[in-house]
Amino acid sequence: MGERKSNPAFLNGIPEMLILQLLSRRAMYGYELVQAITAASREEFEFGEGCVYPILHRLESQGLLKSAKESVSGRVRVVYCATPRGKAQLAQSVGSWQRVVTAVNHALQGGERGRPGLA
Amino acid sequence: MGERKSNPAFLNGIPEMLILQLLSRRAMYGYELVQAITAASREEFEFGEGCVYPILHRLESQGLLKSAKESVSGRVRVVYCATPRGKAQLAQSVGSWQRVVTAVNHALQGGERGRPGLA
DNA sequence: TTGTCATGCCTCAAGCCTTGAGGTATACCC
DNA sequence: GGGTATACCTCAAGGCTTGAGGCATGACAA
Repeated sequence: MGERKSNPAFLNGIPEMLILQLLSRRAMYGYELVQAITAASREEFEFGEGCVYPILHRLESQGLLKSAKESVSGRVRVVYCATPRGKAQLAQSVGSWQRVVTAVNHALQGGERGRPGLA
Repeated sequence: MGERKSNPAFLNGIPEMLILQLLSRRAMYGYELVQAITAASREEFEFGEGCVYPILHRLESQGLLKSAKESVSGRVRVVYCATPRGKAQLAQSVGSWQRVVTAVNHALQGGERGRPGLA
């Protein structure tokens, strides 16, 4: 879809889902997540920190993530992992993602049956 | 992703792509499109007129659609169909959609290889 | 010592999109 | 006359990613 500066096509909600997915497997901190998402998507996605951090904060305030401070060589990291509710939410997101993919594929291929000549 | 009132997850840019797809096959008017999208997606999507009409106007002003007035039983309809540039744009959109689907599926399944222990 | 780079956290304005409700007008039927 | 379906349109609200920016530490070279 051309070069949209913001609100890029098809990416709405993807960061949140991938964050929940990665943090369901193991704990990570924000800066690490930013790069893990890039790696996990084979460089297709490159969500910046300005995208990731707000999502982490929101998900934690919703009880879908929990955090812990970790000191590594004098530096403080905030490590997040998914709560049971977070994993449940992930399952829901994946489900609705798959329904969207199915519906789009269907509309893109045949589509439009069931109403022979609406006009 | 819960019950978001606006900007629903995963739907960003989908209406535009489906509109281009349907209008690449045959000409339609706005009111008809609203229902054709619902049908083509097996009731998964139900984009309202407040979503469809602005997209039609924008795509026409971008030269991706062209319109013609049609009189049917005393009523005026504005019928749209895709221009060659519109079809090219559709091909692009479908391509980037498929890349997104591939990347998400990859990240959702295995993901995260290629960096064994970033921490 | 100074400079620079990577790490690590964070915030903010801008820009775009869908939603949902609302408004107008004609045609048809009872 | 009233109700419904058709057909067009507009608008505020809410939500999301982008891209840039700000802080602070540690390591490493010049």
